[in-house]
Amino acid sequence: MASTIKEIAQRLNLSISTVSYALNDGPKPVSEAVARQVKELARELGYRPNRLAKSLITGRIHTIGIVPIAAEADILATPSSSAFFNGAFNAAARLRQDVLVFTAHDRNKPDQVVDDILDSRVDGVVLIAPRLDSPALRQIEQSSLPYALAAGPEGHPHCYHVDDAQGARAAVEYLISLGHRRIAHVTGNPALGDSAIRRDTYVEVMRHRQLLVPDEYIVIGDYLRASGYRAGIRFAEMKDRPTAIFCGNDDMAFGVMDAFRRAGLSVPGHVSVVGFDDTPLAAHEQLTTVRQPLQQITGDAFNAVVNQIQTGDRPPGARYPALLIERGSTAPAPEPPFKALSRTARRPDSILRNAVT
Amino acid sequence: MASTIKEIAQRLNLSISTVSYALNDGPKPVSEAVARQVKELARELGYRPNRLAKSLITGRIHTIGIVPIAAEADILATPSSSAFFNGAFNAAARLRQDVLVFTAHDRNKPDQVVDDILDSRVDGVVLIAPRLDSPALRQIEQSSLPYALAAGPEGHPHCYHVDDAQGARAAVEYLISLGHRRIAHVTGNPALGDSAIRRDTYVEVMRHRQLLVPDEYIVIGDYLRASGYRAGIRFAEMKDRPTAIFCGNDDMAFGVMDAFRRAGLSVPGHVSVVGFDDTPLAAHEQLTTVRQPLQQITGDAFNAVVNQIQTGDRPPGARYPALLIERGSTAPAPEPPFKALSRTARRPDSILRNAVT
DNA sequence: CTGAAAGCGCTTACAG
DNA sequence: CTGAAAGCGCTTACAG
Repeated sequence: MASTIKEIAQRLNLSISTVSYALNDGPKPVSEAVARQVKELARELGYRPNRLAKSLITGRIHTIGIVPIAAEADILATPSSSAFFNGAFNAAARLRQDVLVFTAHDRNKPDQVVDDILDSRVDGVVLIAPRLDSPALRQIEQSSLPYALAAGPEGHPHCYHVDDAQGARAAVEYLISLGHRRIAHVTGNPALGDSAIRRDTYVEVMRHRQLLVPDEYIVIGDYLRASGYRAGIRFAEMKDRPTAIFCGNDDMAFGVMDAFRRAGLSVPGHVSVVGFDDTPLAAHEQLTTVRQPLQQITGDAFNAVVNQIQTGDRPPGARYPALLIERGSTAPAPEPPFKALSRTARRPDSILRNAVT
Repeated sequence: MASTIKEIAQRLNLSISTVSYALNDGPKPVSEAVARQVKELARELGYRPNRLAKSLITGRIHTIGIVPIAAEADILATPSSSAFFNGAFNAAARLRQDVLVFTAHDRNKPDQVVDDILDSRVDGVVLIAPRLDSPALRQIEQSSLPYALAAGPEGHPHCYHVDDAQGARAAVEYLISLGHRRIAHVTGNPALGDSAIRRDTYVEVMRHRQLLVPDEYIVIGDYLRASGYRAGIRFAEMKDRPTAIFCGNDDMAFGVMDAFRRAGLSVPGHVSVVGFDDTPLAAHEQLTTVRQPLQQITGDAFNAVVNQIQTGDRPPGARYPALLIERGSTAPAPEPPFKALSRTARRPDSILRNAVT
């Protein structure tokens, strides 16, 4: 079907080496006349070099894999995941790399994903939000494939991520500084690495401030708006209804707000809500949230992987500061039960007030 | 670095053919004992078959390309593009295909993209919203690579797309039925195929109803919210300010609404606004809009390409009906100038009123 | 400047 | 059941 250098060589009575040299302008010199002849015939025949064959020899295919390791479907379901992917795509375009998205995640055969990744079709990979205990991560670490983590958890040397602990702490401390004591939390998808840190930090800060964390105050979500809505319904119906909710991301925060409002409760009148990410809708909905530089994180991870391929230097990883953006979804607690305590709580260091964007 | 069947063969004193047969359970039989031996050593060595080498022979690589043909950056900038990609990714996961996203679009070398696509790293491609006059499309048509268009324009046999003309007509007729006569339009990115049809249909309906379309009533946007905002500012300042705006997509409609509101004009009090797509935010913002099944369109296109690879049947294409969703951003015209005319205008056939989702 | 040859890592007829 | 050989489409030392 498609023509090959062999065909060109035969038609021109040349060797395939000469054709290859002519087509690639090297590495050996070729006479002007022959080069012209070869290139012309190649164009006529609609010749396209087979990159597979070339890559088999060179060992490079100029393609980086992106692996949403925990996702089973709808990997672009949330604005934040779209932003993560977009950051990687932009970096790819700048570096003239293509992106192979590994979508086939079979829960029953986790090894299959890794087989897929390590079968030489990519020069490196960016893993999105893996857990440190993920078997896939371990296998990739053991391979020689260049990789970096994006939006993964603390504590991995090649990870690019927001300071989840700092961000979560800022959110919870901020709520405490407003006088809230009954503060609940909706977690993200527990299969994702960042989710656990935000939850653990929430628990830690609460304990440290000697505030109670009843089991029912931690509801497991999945980063989707609907899970926030379900959590909000549960919170709204509690006897000891929380006066503030720290949500693992913005989408769930929107769901929580929907649920409370539908229950006839006002935000922030009856309940304060804080999100995480600062997606575009957050400004629009006046959601107080923790901002992270979504696009930059995956972009930097992508660049670092390509850099390792070129220079051998392993991705140094990076931690990006989180910034609490104060908007209209939070307000002082309805009735601060312990004024003394609420005075002692420090306000977090960096707060951006009434941010429009 | 990575081990090969050659290495396994040498260590076990077998031929590479036998190793291959053992590893693949065929196509030739191998004795139980040998098979076990081979598989065990393969596991020990961490052997991974090189898919490039295999694909070079089989001609299949189980990967489909996605080409956002007109995009130069931020290919996931809008909710609708995220939905398009998500639909393709979901289809890929179901069919166990990987997805290669072609991000490297050099405006100066449009042919490079095609070279990239046709160099045998994908078994087929889905082109997102190409124009029919795009040179890249022509080259792909001339190649033997299976392909389909998604969200492309009318009139291509392998295209999966909403009925843009019907959708645009529904939007404009609806505004006319509300008594509007000064109706303006913000186009999408002119490099995208769907954009031109929506604009042409707007012009056609206006002409047919004998309504004027001054040049200034058509503002060229790019599907991004900011371009809608800029268009909105221009409209708001016009002497003959339009009383209704039909926007090429939802994001630009939000921008238009922002601009009008910032100018102290109310939506829908002073101006009615209609979008296109029905992205999640539309319900939230009470935007009247034209719904299209974003995820299904790319999903079906993807399935059709894979089907062609397997059966040889070319993608039959499909046109999906558009549905006007009536919400709060539209209202009767402030002062219908020609009552007679506004009575004659029919309301479009299918309208879904006050849709929540 | 040109060519014959080896090889990238596999698959698969063709022999035994 | 096992092996020697050809070949997928290229690149690149090695000779001339």
